[in-house]
Amino acid sequence: MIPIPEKTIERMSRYRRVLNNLLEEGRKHIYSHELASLSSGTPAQVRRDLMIIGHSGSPRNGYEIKLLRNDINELMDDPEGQKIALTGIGYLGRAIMNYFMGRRPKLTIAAAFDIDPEKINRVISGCRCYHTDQLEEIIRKENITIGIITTPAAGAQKIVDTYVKTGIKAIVNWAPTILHVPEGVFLETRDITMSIEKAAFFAKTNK
Amino acid sequence: MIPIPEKTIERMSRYRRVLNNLLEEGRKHIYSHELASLSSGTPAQVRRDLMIIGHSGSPRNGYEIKLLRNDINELMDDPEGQKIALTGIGYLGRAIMNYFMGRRPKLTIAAAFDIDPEKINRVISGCRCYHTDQLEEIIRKENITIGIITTPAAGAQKIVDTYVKTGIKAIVNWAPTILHVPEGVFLETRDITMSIEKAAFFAKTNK
DNA sequence: AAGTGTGAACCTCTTCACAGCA
DNA sequence: TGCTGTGAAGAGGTTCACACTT
Repeated sequence: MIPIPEKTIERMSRYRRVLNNLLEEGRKHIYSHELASLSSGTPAQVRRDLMIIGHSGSPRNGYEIKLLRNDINELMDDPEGQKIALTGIGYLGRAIMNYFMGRRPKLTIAAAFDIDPEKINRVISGCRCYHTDQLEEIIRKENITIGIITTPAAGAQKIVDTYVKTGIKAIVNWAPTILHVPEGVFLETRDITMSIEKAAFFAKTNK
Repeated sequence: MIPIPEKTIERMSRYRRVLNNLLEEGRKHIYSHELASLSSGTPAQVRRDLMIIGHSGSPRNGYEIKLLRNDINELMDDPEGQKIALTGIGYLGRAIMNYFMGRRPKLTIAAAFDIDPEKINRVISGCRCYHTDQLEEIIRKENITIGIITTPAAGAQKIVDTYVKTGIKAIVNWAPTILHVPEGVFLETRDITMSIEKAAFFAKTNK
C-alpha cells in the first residue's frame, strides 16, 4: 500500500475534530465543500484525502459522518492504545497535560518527568510525575512509545537520546533548540519562537 | 523581487539561532555543510536558502558568520521593532510570555489579555495584563501588529475577529480549533493535539 | 442537477550535479 | 582541491476538469 502523506494525516486530525463536533450536533451527512469550509481547505483536497484513506461517499448525500469518523479513528488510533511520556513539567508541559487528559481515550500521557523535587511523586493533571533519572525504567515498564519534550533547550538532547535508547520511535519537541535523532525516528520540532518570527516577518512584509 | 518562500523563512529563524550560538563561541566562518548539520538540513538546502536571501560566501572560507547573521536580522527584523498582543494567560500563554521576554529586542509581547479578574492589571513575566474588553483600545494605542491566541477553543474566533478588526495582519493560534480569517491575513495554527496525533500515527506505523 | 472519484496538469520545494573560483 | 552558486531534474503536494453516479 502507498504510504499516506504526512500532510494528509495532519488534515485527518482536523477533519476528525470537525466531524466529532457535527456528530454532537446530530448531523448525519456532509459534502466535501462543507467539510472543506469547516476545516479551511478546498473541496478537491478533501476528496483527495478521503480517496487516499480509501473512504468513499455518494453523490446524493456526500459522506456519512459517522462512517467517515470511524474510518479516521481506524487509521489514526492504535486499538490497544498508545502511551506518551512528557519530560519538562513547566508551564508548557502543564498546558499539554491539562489539555490532553481524558481527551483522547486511545492516546494518554502515562508519565511526566522533571528534575524539580517539588514536582516529583505528585500527580499533576491526573498524571504521575517522576524524576528524569527514572525515564528509562518507567518508559520500558509502561510500554511508552511516544515522547514529548518541554524542557529548556539545554537538557533537551540528553532527553532525546534517552527516549531513543528506550526504543521510542516518535518525538515531539517544544524546546527551542535543534535536536538530532537517528534515521527511522520521527522528530517534529514545534518551535514557538520560529512560528512567531515567521508571523512577524509576514506582518512586516504586509505592512 | 521574487517573494521568499515560507519554508526558507522558517529555516532562517533556525540558522540565526545556530549562528548566534557560534558567535558567542567566537567562531568566524562556516561552510554550508556545517550549518546544515547544525540545523538538521542539507548543504544544498543551505546554499539555496542563502542564495534566495541574496547572501554569498566564498569557496575559501565559506560564509562569514557575522555578516550572514546580520543579513538574516535585516531580512527578519523590523528596524523600528514589532509589538505582539497575547490573549489567554493560561499555562500556554505564560510559557510563551516567559520564553519571549527580553529574548528578541525587535519583537516584544507588549500586552496580554484575559477575562480572569485575578490576572488583570497585574504584570506577568514583565508584561502588563488587561481585560479582553480592552483589546481594540490597547492594540491601537500600542500599535501592535501581531496577535497570539492561547485561549480555550470556545472564545478563539471572537478574538481573531477583534484582531482582524484592529488591522492585525499576522496571527499565531494555539487554541485547538480551526479559525477563519479574511484573505490577506496570515494565520498559523499550531495545534498541539494535531502534532501529537501525527507522532502517534508514526509510532503506530513504525512499530 | 449537483455531487463524487480521479487522471493529469500544475505548482512548490528539495536535491543533484557540475561549472567556476580561490 | 574543496568549496560556492545555480540550472535542471526530481519529489511531493495541490488543484483542475471532467466522466461518472444518484
